Amino acid sequence: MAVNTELFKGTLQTIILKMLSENEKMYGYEITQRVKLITQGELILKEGALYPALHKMEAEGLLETSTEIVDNRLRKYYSLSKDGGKAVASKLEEAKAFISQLELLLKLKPSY
Amino acid sequence: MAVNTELFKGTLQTIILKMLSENEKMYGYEITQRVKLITQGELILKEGALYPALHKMEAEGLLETSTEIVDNRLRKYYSLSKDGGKAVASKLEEAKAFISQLELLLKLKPSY
DNA sequence: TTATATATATAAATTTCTTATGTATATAGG
DNA sequence: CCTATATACATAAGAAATTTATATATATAA
Repeated sequence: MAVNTELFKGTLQTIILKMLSENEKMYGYEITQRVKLITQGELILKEGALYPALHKMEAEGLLETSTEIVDNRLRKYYSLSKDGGKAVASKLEEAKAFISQLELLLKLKPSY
Repeated sequence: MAVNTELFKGTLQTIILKMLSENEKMYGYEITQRVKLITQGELILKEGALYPALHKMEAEGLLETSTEIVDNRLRKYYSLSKDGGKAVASKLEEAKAFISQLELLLKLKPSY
């Protein structure tokens, strides 16, 4: 993941969980396109990063899958499992705390 | 680095550069203590992460070193090289962009 | 027919970090 | 005196996440 930065390491699971909390189900390619769209092309989520992450999260019980054939091509849809749904909030809290601490360390926020 | 998160991967170099841009020179142990202080103990910068990072940055020409003996113990001070000084601003811009994009993806900021 | 988009997958290599260990001095407390 | 903790640096082994490269296959636009 990333164009020009190595900063996004560790954030991928959280991004996937958040997206799936807002969408009933999504397939891998769709997620890559959504990331591209939202970040206006700044961030390219590579397949080599995404698919192993999805597989791992499924193995961990955070995601569930269902396959469909659309236009004669396979689509593997992912959705949140019960555990995955429970994990969303805490992962987002962690991300918020992470951003706050990073802003503190880099003094990106004015401290009045 | 980190208590409870793997999120800080990739941010260490930027944190070091920023700290050294605000301090003429710092030594490794001092940096770990500063991080602990600023984040109120939330973040523990491990020696196993810090020292290799410092060595790498020195090898890359971003940092320069000088050693002193204080209280009969060795201190290896690091300071920004010319290249290191030039890298600070761009690394901070990258970090800002990273935070913005992450906030967009996780919808952490309200979008009016 | 050729390039691009759609769609998934995995192996090899790289990077970064954690965990563990090693060395050595100083100091506070019992 | 002895022991734990703090100060101070360093590195090796292993784990985890990502990049790069490759593979397969269909659809579509030029």
